Amino acid sequence: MDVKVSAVSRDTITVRAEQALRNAIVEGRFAAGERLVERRLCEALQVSRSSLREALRSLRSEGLVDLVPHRGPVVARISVEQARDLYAIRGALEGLAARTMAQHPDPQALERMATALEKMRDIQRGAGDPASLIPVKTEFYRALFDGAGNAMLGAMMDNLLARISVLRRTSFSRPDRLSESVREIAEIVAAIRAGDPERAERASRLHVERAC
Amino acid sequence: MDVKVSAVSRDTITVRAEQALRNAIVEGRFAAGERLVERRLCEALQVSRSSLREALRSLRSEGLVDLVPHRGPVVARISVEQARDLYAIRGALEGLAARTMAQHPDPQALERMATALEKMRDIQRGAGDPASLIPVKTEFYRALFDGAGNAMLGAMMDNLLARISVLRRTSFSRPDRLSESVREIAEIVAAIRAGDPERAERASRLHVERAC
DNA sequence: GATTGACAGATTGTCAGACAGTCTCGAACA
DNA sequence: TGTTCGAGACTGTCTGACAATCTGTCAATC
Repeated sequence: MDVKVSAVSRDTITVRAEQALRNAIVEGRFAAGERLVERRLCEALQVSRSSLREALRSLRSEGLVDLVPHRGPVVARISVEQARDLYAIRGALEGLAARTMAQHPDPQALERMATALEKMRDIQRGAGDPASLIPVKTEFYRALFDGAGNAMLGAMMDNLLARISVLRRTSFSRPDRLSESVREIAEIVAAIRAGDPERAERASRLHVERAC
Repeated sequence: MDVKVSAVSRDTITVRAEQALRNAIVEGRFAAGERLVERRLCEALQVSRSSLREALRSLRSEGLVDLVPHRGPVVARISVEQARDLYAIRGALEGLAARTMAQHPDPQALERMATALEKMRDIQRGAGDPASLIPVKTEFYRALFDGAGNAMLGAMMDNLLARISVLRRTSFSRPDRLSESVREIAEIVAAIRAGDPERAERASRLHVERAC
């Protein structure tokens, strides 16, 4: 069990444990469905059971772990139906973000999106580090939600993406998605730049639908 | 196999504390911004501090309480911007639900919605108990999300509505909204019945926008 | 052989008590 | 008026404990 809380930080121990666990799950250091025995986690994270259990409660509300009564915490596994649901929601929220941003395009956020898009293109044509794809995508979405200026939406999206990242490890993804994906994302950026909310929303939804 | 466990709640104490607190907040027994001193809550709920704190963590993730470090839990207060954000999200999700349901209208859920609508009409023309308006509305939304068949969406919506109910107590609502509201809801039902996703989504969004 | 029952071991649910760290608020002070 | 400084009030965290519950195993039973 290979998780550690970061050394120095002003956050409370519980919060750090929470972050460490979240990262571990999102990065796939635990398999979906894996049991998380409290005492073992306590040792790994060097925190008391009280703090650990508080952290687990938070993660449960985020949908990253299941807390089965009298059986303990388990890394959440997502059924096919739930995956479908998840993507439908993501489509709606991402569409909302794109639409909102298109109404008042923020040049700075737009710039960040364009940069991210360029990097994706590089990777697609083999000019960039393929491992950096995920951070680049993350940056793209973050810019989108910053541009939409809806903090709550951003938080919800972070959560959805965390769950999807767990899901993604379970399922397979077609490798040839990238070029399509880049095209779709380019369309989103173009629509926002053009200040066309309808088009931005449509492009965004289409992108999520295809990604699903 | 349709068997039930005993009527006695099998929920853990923590979960029950969580539910009790959630209800108290949603029903307005605590004011937004009110401090929730742990020891006092422990006495009120008859649970230990450990259990209480776990419950509070859950509610934090739901956005119902703020956990200010070294200051303690506070009933979440929602700023004007957050309220705007909240309604935007709600519009998108409710639109999604209406659209989804319109694609495959489930007669049973549709029936429930129609019944709820009728009750609202009664109340509007003074024939029903005005206090029952909120449960009726709740039933309407629940039917909508059941009909959409997206459990995750339903859970998110429950959460949004909980937060909105806190918000509503803070702000004022125009009393003459009801008749408009009924008209808008009727349009949603009609669109779903007609199996027209686009129209259902539009109607739904419009309704949320106006409610805001 | 499949099913049932019972038991031991492993884990969770919950509590009480303790103590240091941090925040708040008013009094004393410049 | 503005600042400093304590005293109290709470929270953050840990430890230890014990009952309730779950799981896997193994023998008894049909």
